[in-house]
Amino acid sequence: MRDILTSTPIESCPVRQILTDVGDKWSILILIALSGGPRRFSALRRDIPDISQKMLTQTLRKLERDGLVSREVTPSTPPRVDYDLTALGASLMHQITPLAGWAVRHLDEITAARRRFDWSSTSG
Amino acid sequence: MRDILTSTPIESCPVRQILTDVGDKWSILILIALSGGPRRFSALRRDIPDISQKMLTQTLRKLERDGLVSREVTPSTPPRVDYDLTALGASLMHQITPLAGWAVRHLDEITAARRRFDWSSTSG
DNA sequence: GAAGCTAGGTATCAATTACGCTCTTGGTAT
DNA sequence: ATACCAAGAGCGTAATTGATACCTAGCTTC
Repeated sequence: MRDILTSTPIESCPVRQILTDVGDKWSILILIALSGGPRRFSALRRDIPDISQKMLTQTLRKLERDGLVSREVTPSTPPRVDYDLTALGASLMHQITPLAGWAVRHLDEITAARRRFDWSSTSG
Repeated sequence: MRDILTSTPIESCPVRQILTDVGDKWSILILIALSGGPRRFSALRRDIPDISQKMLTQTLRKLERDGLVSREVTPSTPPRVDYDLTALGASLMHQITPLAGWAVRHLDEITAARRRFDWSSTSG
């Protein structure tokens, strides 16, 4: 595993690429929403109430560019745009799911560690 | 899976928390480096040549705060600081490893998708 | 005894991204 | 008039990262 560090230039470390890519504020939330099946733009806004219109558009574009999400426009009035996971996106989500399980199981530990750390820096 | 979106406030989605946490520029590189065993500060700098001293310190502090990395100071002269994965950090890396495998297998596809996307926006 | 080395870290400043808010577009239906 | 649906533009702020200089404590060297 560590040979990733020396054998490849830092920039192209594959794990880092996908983690920084999907590690922004909204990407996984969108991918999770789409795991339930194809959704329209406005449905995604309802699924993720805190996201702004701009960030939803922007993040969807990025995921589309990466080939993780497909975008199908129906030029009706009002316009209709359906988003869905591609096969690649679905296969990524199969990797994310166990990670999500780990996160759910261990988030308490991380939170506790943070409290310990913050407490001992303040008063110790 | 999608019930994460509605059942929990956005802020506390566990998957998002760890992905945004570990999704910054340097965290995984450090975690990968430490999977090879405990390392001193200066050894980590050599492992990850592009990282600045500031970012290495800063990221290590964050990982320590999260309970993923341990930090042991030997107050000699010159001082000596050893970093290592905690049990929690090691268990996280067991989840990251399969994701890393996926990344290695599919990065070409993502790169190709990006090229297609960029090409069709330019000339199509 | 002043200068410089070491390993780890801090402080400061600048540049770059990321993100959010608000306004605009364009046909249609209420 | 007003709202809908998807999206783009412009502007401002917050967060992230990088460059540089400085600090600590003992040790060597001139």
